[in-house]
Amino acid sequence: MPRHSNSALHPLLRKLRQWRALDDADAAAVLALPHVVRAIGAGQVVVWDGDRPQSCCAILSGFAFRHKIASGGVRQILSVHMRGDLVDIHNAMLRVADHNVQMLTEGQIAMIPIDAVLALSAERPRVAEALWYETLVDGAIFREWIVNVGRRDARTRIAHLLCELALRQEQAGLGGRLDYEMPMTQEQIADATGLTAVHVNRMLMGLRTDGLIARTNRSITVADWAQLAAAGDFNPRYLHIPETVLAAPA
Amino acid sequence: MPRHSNSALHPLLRKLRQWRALDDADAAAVLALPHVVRAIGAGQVVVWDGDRPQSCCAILSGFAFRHKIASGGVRQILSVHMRGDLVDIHNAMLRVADHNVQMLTEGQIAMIPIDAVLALSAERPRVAEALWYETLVDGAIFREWIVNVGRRDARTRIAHLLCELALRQEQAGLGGRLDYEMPMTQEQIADATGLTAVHVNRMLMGLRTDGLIARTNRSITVADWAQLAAAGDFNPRYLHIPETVLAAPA
DNA sequence: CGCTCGTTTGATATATTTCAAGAATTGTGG
DNA sequence: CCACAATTCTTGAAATATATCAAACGAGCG
Repeated sequence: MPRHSNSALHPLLRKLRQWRALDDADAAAVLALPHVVRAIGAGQVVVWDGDRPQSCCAILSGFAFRHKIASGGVRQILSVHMRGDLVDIHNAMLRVADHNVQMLTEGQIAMIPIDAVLALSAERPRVAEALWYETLVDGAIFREWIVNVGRRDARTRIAHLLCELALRQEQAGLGGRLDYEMPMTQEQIADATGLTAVHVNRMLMGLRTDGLIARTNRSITVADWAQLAAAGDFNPRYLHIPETVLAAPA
Repeated sequence: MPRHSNSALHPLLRKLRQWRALDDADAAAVLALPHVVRAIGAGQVVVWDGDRPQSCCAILSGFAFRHKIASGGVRQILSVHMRGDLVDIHNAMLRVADHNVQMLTEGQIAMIPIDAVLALSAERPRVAEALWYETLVDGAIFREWIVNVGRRDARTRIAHLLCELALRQEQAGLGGRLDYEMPMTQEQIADATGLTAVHVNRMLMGLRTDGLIARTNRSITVADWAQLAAAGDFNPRYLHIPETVLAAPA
């Protein structure tokens, strides 16, 4: 049993190890990162656009999202995050935050001083690569979202989002892709897909009446994965999930 | 005069030094990276979606763009790149390319083996940070594009794109923000903004008749920067250009 | 000089938004 | 545990920004 087995940072380590093989010393160093665990309520803002955060934060439980406000006060959601995601390293590394980070649900986050992350990266190239990889996958997801919002119709955008959340929750060990927690309201789905809440509602009902999904409370049940993926023009390659992780059963 | 003063990689070094201070040894190591310079024609594809590139490439001259093809064959342009940009490190690091990279104009690119980049990063933490920073700014630009395509109307999207290209060319030392090369056709602008070429044409004429820009051949002259920035809901903070660089005259 | 590619213009179609209001859930304090 | 408030979801009708289709015009190029 390694030292730090009681560290709160296991979810982060789990994710980093999916990106790059880390030896025991690397893993121990990740777990030994200084951090403060914060319990935080739904809707709470973690970082404001324009802040100069000194820490980045790993999500331990619950869901968060990033968003920006455009002129007229309209909101665009940029990404959704869950257990193991290192959600604010961008803002911390770039000194001045260029977007907001907010909790979608209540949850726990670990605040890690950015200096400690940089020191660890300088010392341990494998960890640096894993961290870099994490932010590169982040970028890959942003690219796919540009396509989603720019070139797909409403129904396709929504189906695509549902597929992404399914696979990422599966990757994070939060359940199977066919039945998972959906922490977003229809208005939030609208802000993530560049639509209005009213139109999201109609499209979601369409997916339901067509028998692709069932929605109960705050969860999604996928009736036919292949059909939903087709409806969402969804090809999971952009998530860069290793074959071994993707293939593993829930 | 440092060694490698005749290296082709000066544009890359220039950019990295804008992100992080590098000492002479770091700089020399960057310039000493193994590379092959390729002259490449307009429209040529550098990397195909699905490839497993072994190299990343720094743009030495000319313009490139990244794009994805969605179902139905529609194209979404993800970003535009110019001198000094390290354009394909994402695809190389992530092993399998998740988007295409193609030349917008003819130009020269330096192909650098990804292994050499990783070795350099492991050896020189400051260089690693600069490279990471470069990819993080890349991500910041993607985020802004999600907002642009998701939550702004046609005229605003186009004005925003024009502002971004102006400032980035200024940053790259390619001219002033008020008069710069515009390497994109209206159809390409459409694919970058999630619109149709016809509509881009109408909006562009609107910006012209309103006296915000003038367009001659393949260049843009900005009549009133403040007005164009306002029309484009443009706040340059997301580019993370250091004050000293942004403030400097063209 | 003729061809190709890019731009411009017009008329019509349509996906999505907007506005409005009622129904269903969820949350909350007593 | 209930009653009330506040979200969230649902539905309908009308408005509009943008897409689509089609054709002419202009410019660069071999």
